[in-house]
Amino acid sequence: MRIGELARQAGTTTRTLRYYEARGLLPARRAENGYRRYDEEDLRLLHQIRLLQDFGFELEETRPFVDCLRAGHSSGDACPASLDVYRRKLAELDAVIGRLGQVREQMSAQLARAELEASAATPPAPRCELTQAAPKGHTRGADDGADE
Amino acid sequence: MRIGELARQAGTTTRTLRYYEARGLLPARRAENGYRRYDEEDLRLLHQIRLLQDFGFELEETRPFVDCLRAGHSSGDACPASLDVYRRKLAELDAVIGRLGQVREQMSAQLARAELEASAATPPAPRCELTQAAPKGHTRGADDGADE
DNA sequence: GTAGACCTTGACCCTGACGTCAACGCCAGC
DNA sequence: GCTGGCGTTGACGTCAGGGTCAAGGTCTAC
Repeated sequence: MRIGELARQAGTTTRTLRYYEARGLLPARRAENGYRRYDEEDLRLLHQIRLLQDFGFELEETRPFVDCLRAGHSSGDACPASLDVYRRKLAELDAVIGRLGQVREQMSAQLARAELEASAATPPAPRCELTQAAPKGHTRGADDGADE
Repeated sequence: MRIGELARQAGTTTRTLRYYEARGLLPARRAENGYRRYDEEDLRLLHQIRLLQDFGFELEETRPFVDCLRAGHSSGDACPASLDVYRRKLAELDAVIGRLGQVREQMSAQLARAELEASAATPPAPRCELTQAAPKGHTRGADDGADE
């Protein structure tokens, strides 16, 4: 099949496939007219890549899995190199989750404290527009209509 | 104080301060010779920015806090806009942590399955080099040597 | 009066994973 | 024989948060 077809089947874009080829991750055979040609095997490799990408793998980190599949294994994680990547990513993941959990706790504490202070203290500087929604003042510099 | 001094006191770089100024986040007064001039207040604003950055805030998301401090409040989260950002980030954080937790579970299950298969099945294609990354048995995980 | 530290602006470079254009080749259908 | 849809390569843009020059102005100390 050609590049557009593969992209559709894998739910990605031709640009992405060319990018993968440029990275050497998913090289393509060429037809006589220069068009890239792919087969079902490439679709499998591509599925593997996308799956790992969804897991948050960088492109380079999917390479051992792709190589493993290409070497004839039925699954991309049948090779030691892939397992190493799994273990490393797992450790990274734990570190990130731990860090985010800490941040979450700190932020939530900050929020609780700030909400408490906001409800307890009637604003000591009641003429400051920033503490109120937007009754009349226009002290916020240039126009700032951008609300998300 | 001048830009170099502020950078030193805040543990950042002059490039970063100019970047913040270009973003309109931390504008500087100018001396007659054109040099940027900062005071203790700017140092406080900068501390606020760096703290939130450490929490994983994008630069733009620190703006309400900075504006709040600049409006005279003793803490950057004393204004409703800041609280909104807190709440939004907290929700984002929960979503990300949840997602990462799922990914962690899936990956760990994949790893367990793959390890099991690797140990159970003596490689059906023993002449494939990809299944033998290291010269001697290296099938045991928990390698701690190769860190960046 | 000059070295050297500090400041200025401007411009280009980096990462990751692509998006978007431009300009052109190939091919099928009418 | 022309239109339209595919394909090709190449180059540049994006986003964040800066890093790293380069060329030159300013200030302070000796």
